[in-house]
Amino acid sequence: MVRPGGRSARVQQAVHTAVRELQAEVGRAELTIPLLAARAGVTPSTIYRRWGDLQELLSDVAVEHLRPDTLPEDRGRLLDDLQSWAEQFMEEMASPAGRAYTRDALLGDPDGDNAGQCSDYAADQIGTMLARAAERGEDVPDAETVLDRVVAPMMYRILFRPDGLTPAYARRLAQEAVEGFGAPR
Amino acid sequence: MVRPGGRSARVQQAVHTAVRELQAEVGRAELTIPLLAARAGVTPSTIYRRWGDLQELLSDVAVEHLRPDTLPEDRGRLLDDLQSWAEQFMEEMASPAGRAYTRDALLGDPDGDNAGQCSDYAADQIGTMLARAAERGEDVPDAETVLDRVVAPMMYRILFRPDGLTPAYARRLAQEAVEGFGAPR
DNA sequence: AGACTGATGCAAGAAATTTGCTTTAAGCTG
DNA sequence: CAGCTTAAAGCAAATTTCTTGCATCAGTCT
Repeated sequence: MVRPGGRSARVQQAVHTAVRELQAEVGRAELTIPLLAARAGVTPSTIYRRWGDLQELLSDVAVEHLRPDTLPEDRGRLLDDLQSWAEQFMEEMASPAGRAYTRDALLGDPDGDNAGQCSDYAADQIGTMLARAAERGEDVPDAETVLDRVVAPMMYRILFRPDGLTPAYARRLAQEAVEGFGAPR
Repeated sequence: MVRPGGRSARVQQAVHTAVRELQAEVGRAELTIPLLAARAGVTPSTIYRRWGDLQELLSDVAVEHLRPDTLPEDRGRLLDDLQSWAEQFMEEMASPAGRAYTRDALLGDPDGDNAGQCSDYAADQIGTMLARAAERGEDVPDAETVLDRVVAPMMYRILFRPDGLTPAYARRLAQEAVEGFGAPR
């Protein structure tokens, strides 16, 4: 039986907090489970049993970091909303911290749940913008299309090709997703 | 000084071979550095010193696995080449083994060199197809565009959303990359 | 209130990782 | 080709991390 309340929840929170604090204090390379356990006031074996290993724990924490904390801005037109959102999204995800969280989230995630969660976050944000635009009467692509044309290219480059990520690139992707793009130049 | 020949090279090969063999025999979950060292006829400390940890070693081996072993087929028309290539690429990368290699390659790769290598493999394959098509006189997009429109969506879905990867999806992406796609439906 | 159950604490044992020192062998020099 | 130099490998001891069985604790249910 899952016991969301009570001691388990307190332990989970203490451990997550310890991860965040120690990540900031000593850096991720120095993180070890015994160290985290000491900070969290918990026995190492508790962490081993609940999370298995450091990667899975870091993955859980990373997903929390990657959860968007605000709704996308409403600028009155889908293109503007999406361009602005893409630019900000890219800036966050391409930063050293963003890359680290993304990698961690993917890393310790045997069944892909955490990665799926990240994608859902983006899909939700996009869905919000599309719904607004549809209400305004704009022609809108579907969310999957925006994922393919905007999010996927950015994430691919962040993960596989560290260079060439400019705000202009994000804006171009957003524009192509909204307006379509023609035959090859 | 780098010493590509001689003992270092033999050790590297022995270790890589041991990784491949043991990965097949006992599965990745059971892989440990002492185990690999024993199989490779090498001291554990050698592996620790050269690779640092298991992830970096697996990352190196994964990149080898991901290197394409054949040139893309020539079907006489870019669209056909690209569709067929995308379909096969997706099948390989979305398979359990392909996913595992991709994750490993990203995982133990602090500076992104290995991930960049993977992307270069795809870019080379695409470049070959585009060059052929250009020679035939076809209008061709550039390789970056194909990466954005074909490879990135596939890899994003493989990493972040395990479902919905069908051959038809790969073909559609290839088609849209070549023929462009219009305004939102 | 009391029984039940899953999670945590504790501690001992096993396994892995680190590290200082020695030895080996590839590449260079004369 | 013999001798020198040096990066890399071997070895072993010390350290740290990980695993595991058992006892205890604290929610949850009746």
